[in-house]
Amino acid sequence: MRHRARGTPGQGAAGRVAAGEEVFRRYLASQKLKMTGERRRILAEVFSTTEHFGADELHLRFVDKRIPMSRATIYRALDHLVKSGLVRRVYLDQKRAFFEHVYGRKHHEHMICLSCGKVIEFSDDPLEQRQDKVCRDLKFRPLRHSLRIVGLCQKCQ
Amino acid sequence: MRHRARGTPGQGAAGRVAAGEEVFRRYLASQKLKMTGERRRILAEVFSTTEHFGADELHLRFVDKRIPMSRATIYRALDHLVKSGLVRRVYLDQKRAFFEHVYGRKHHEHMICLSCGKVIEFSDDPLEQRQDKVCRDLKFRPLRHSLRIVGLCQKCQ
DNA sequence: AGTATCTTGCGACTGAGTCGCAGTAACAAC
DNA sequence: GTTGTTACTGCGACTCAGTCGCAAGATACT
Repeated sequence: MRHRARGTPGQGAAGRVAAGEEVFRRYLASQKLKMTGERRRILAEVFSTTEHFGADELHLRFVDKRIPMSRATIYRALDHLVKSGLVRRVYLDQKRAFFEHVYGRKHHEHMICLSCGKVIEFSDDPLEQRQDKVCRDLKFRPLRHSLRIVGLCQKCQ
Repeated sequence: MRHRARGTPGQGAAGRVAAGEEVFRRYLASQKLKMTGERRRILAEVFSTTEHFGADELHLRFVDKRIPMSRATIYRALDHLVKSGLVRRVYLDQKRAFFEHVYGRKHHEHMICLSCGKVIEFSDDPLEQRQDKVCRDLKFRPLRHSLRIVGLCQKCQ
């Protein structure tokens, strides 16, 4: 069982952004879409943090920096980032979608503390393997999955 | 690995409703809430099917039967049913909440076919045990969890 | 029956996310 | 670099699930 804390990337933020931009550019080209200043700025902002964030939260970061950016553009760019595989949409609560960048990070699941809201990420190979077995048994071809465990973290128990 | 198809309850619908009503009544009393005609009718309707349903869908069933029932009442009753443990709120897609009654049924997870929308329920003890182990290792006390596997069912592959 | 308390229905509201449109920017071809 | 095509942005209006406040009505306790 492996548990990697947030904020320990294998490379610096600048490197991640540059590599991510290249991947994004390839995705855009493959879809006959264009790389624009807005998309570049959104990508950089998304890769500048390792925390989960909501769409409006991301929008606010631009507002705070006095960088003009409409909500619609944020939503549209996030859709593309998800489709490109750079970003994952996760449902931590039922109110709204959260996003996290995924590029160069191992797949992981989430534990969410009911009391303090803390989100713990974890990954576990035996768990994944067991899921695959269940899918094989039911002849289901899994494309993606998400496991959400809600409970109490060590501090809040 | 166990896979139980929908629609094979251990007892008839009438028995399930009666037993469920008793549980619900106890929950209501414990919360100083009242058993009303609306709540009884909603409970009966919820237990009349083993399929997943949305709140508005449930509301429509009453409208169709010319039984007066407001949307607000449906939402409020569903909240209570969930708190009483009789009903589970599940997030099959990201648009809205679905509900399924849980009383007398084994805990299960969902596979969702991207192509035809079919929902397959399954349960697997080794999977549950492995989740528990991961929680123990991280000192997290799990209260509930949900695993959603999205992919293609046998027919759609 | 009387009364305190909870419930209902209504309609207005919220908040995340979407959409159509008119003007603007990216990019490929010359 | 100019041009033409196509995609993009911002705006504001819209949608849709879900929530809320309130006045009138139902429940349950004594």
